[in-house]
Amino acid sequence: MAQISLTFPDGNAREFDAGVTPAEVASAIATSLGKKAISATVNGTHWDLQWPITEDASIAINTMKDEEPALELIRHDLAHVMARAVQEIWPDVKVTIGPVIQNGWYYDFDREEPFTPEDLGEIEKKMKDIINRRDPVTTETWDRPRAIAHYEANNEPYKVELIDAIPGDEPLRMYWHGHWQDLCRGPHLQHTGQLPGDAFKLMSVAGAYWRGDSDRAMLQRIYGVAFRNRDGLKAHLHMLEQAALRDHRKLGREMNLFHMQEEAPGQIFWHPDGWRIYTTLQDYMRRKQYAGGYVEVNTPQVVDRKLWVESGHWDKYQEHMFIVEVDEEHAREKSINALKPMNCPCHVQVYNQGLKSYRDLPLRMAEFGSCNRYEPSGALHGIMRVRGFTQDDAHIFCTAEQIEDETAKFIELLASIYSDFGFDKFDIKLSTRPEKRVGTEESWDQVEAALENAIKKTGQAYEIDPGEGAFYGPKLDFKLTDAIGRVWQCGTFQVDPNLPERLGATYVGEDGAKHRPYMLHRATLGSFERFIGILIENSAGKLPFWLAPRQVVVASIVSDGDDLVHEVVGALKDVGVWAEADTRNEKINYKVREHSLAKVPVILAIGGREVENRTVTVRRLGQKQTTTVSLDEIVADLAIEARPPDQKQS
RNA sequence: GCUGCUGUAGCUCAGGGGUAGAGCACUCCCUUGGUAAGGGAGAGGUCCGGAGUUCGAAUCUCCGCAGCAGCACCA
Repeated sequence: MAQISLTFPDGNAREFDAGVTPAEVASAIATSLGKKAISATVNGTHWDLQWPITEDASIAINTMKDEEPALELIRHDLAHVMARAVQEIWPDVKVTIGPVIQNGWYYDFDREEPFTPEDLGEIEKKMKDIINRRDPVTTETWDRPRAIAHYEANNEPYKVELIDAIPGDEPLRMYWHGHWQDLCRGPHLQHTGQLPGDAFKLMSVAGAYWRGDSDRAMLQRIYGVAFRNRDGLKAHLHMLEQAALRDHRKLGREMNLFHMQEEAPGQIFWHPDGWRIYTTLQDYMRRKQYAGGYVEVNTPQVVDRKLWVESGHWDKYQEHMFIVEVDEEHAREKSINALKPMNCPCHVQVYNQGLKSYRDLPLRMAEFGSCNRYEPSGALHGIMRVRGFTQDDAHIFCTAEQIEDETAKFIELLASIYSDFGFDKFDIKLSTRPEKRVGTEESWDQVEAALENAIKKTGQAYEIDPGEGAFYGPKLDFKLTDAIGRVWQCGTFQVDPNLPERLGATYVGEDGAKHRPYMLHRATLGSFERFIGILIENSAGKLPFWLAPRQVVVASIVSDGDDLVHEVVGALKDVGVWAEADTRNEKINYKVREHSLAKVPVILAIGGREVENRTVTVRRLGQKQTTTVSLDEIVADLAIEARPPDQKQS
């Protein structure tokens, strides 16, 4: 038999018969390694212990100590074990697919009866049972007709469909966990006993469309999470609890920021404390945009259908628009309008008033544009995904030559804004020309190059997403990462020659002829509503002082302090700090607890000693120790602290 | 929009075919207390909406509405 040479991670090589399996290699090294082995990495590919190796290769034997392959195998094998458990309990359930996902796996089933939470417990028990059986995992390669015949005989139509979708030249691999069989690419563990029976949990069951297609059957998906050991699972569950504590819907209620109700689904009733965040944010954005060379406009909410037909929205976007029909008394027919879902067509109307010269470009037109979109009910989520919202929108009208410069300017503005909120790092995605597109290859070349050069000029990291651009132009997406590692797409930048064309925007060039401007759609925060939701979750409600809806509570310890409390509140208000008096008949312990839970960043306490010395005792949120300072000093300090980041120096 | 679950006091939740429950919050009284809950009393509900079953429905059934999770959607 031919010999092959396998090279180990330490650089040593050893000869084996061609066709040797990693299981045999591991056992040849040490019997104990043969037992501990879970998989191999062969030439960088994750390799089942049973797959033969036929050529010279590099090889590493993986054990549970190797985190990445271990988690992959645990989650993947658990998906199979779960499917097996389900079919052992309910033999008529049809299996489909069950991939590994972040932190765990899911498996989709076709079953008439819905799975209940109690069922999950039962499945989990059965899974532990299967793990305890230490069933061997074995594999075989089948030819197509045999596999299809097998699944047809077993009434598993989804598997047949999956086989049809696998490219013809790929071998079909079958895996057995004990007697239970599944079509699977692998790799897998040696036996079910290698699975950590105490480090997984079935989390939830939910509907999911077969092959992600909403026109096809709705299956039942069971989600599970798994780790290498019990501590990993515990840490994950703890993390989920922490994330739930940050939920902006919960904090919004607790902090009395806003509410929503049945009569206006997907729309927000802002309470005073929430609206203060909103207006502070909007004031800040207005200053940043003004400094960035933007002009601000405001355009109508209710606009006649005619404009939406011209812009193309009536055709493509109608199902997402709120349509308003008005029966005017003397009109021959009803007037049909729509609430604007976007601002761009209105901005072109402003642009089109009067003749524009090339000297007017670039024209950066901003609007805090109040938009309404009829989002599908299932998409609504707190204040993050709503039907009524306000974008920090702007459209830059410019020439082709100006695109690169305008892109770079925008990225710089965006970076400066994000860093003011503590998001120092963000990712840029450049989406390029899709299959179906309009415009010449040259213009795509030019515009894509302009965007890429602009990003390079700013030195920001980026990646390219080929084919994901709009049909008329490429775009940039900006994603920031929050305090607990979640990624949010907020900023966007899109090159559009199409809408100026449709709505007839022109400018007079140096040559005296009319030309078509480009339109750059751009937003930094996305929508104020969603961005506030992100800020709340990012900070767990403890917003930075300048954005905190309640900045200072001045609390009396004894009623003899009440007069000074009111004096301090007045002094703070005079310098622009939001201060409230708490002279209620309660003990200081009670007041401190209540305002701390309400996430008020600064509590100033005033008792007999403070009255005597005209001082206040300062307690900061999250700190136990207090300091006593003079009234003048604290007012001056907090006045500076309350300034928005763009007004810090000066 | 689809699948499943949920809807009881301002909030968090228990209950469950026969007059509606708790804790916190709220109001009043006592208490002037030094940094995360001082004591007492009181008020508060169309049990999401509608229809049905029943002598009787908050409870069971059906139809809506809204919320939650996931999927699909986010031109």
